[in-house]
Amino acid sequence: MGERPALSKAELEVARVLWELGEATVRQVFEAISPSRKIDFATVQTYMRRLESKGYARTWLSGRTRVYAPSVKPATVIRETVDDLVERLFGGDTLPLMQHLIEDRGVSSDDLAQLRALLDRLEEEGHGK
Amino acid sequence: MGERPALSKAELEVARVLWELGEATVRQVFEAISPSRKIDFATVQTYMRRLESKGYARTWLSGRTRVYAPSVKPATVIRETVDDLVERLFGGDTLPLMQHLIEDRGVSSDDLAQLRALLDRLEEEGHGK
DNA sequence: TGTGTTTGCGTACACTTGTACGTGACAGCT
DNA sequence: AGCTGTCACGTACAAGTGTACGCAAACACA
Repeated sequence: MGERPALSKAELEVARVLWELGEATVRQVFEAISPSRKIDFATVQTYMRRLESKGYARTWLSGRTRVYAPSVKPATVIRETVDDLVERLFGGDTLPLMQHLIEDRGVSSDDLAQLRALLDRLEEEGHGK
Repeated sequence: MGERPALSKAELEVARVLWELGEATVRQVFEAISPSRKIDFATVQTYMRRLESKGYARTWLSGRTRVYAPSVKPATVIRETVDDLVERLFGGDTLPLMQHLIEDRGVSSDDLAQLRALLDRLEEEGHGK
């Protein structure tokens, strides 16, 4: 099954951009990242090669340019990553993390509304599980 | 001014236990961890030495046994760690993370209530910020 | 007092990660 | 045809990480 090696922090960042773009060349990812972060083109290239070798992306040559596309859904990676963090940092308990998110980082009123809606939905559709 | 090097995953786990115990010897931490995780005493010892050298713990000898205590508050480390993750994995947007936590991991009805309370409180005490 | 047990401490070591350079091939402009 | 910039790809390499061994000192108790 999913026995991919985990992604490192830097690789995660690249993966996120790749999900966003859906399909991209190194340059496209590089340009999406570089405004906010000083990083070399070749470094991004390495990260993307690693994404592929770890099984998180497919890739092919289009002409003489290599194109990458994610081969694992964000939700999956997010689950694996966050679960691991929650485990180690909170002993498996998610509530403190949510508290931190809600209290220590500003939640916009928009977000508040969204959250409420989410909770309502959850509560409704069966206390089951 | 906290320019400590970040903690690695394994170190985070040890740090969490140390926060829980408040003050502990290697053995105590080892015993708190080992039921759930196959790990060597010496390994835990190394992690704790690293916690200290990275500036996350103070330590002293009590008799011939070394005692460790956290020197950075959990909230601080949590903030730094989670912020970094949110940045890389969600481009800084917290809402998707909360959605994941609420939807993809079971939230107990207890937790639901707690969350609601939290939201209420937030909404009340000034939309400010 | 001899013997196994626990600890501190130094050391080790392969693997991962962050970060990048160099080279040779191709592409497009002049 | 020649230069200039861009890629893919191989390679590099120090620092960080996970995991532990080995030894000597101190203990516990038979």
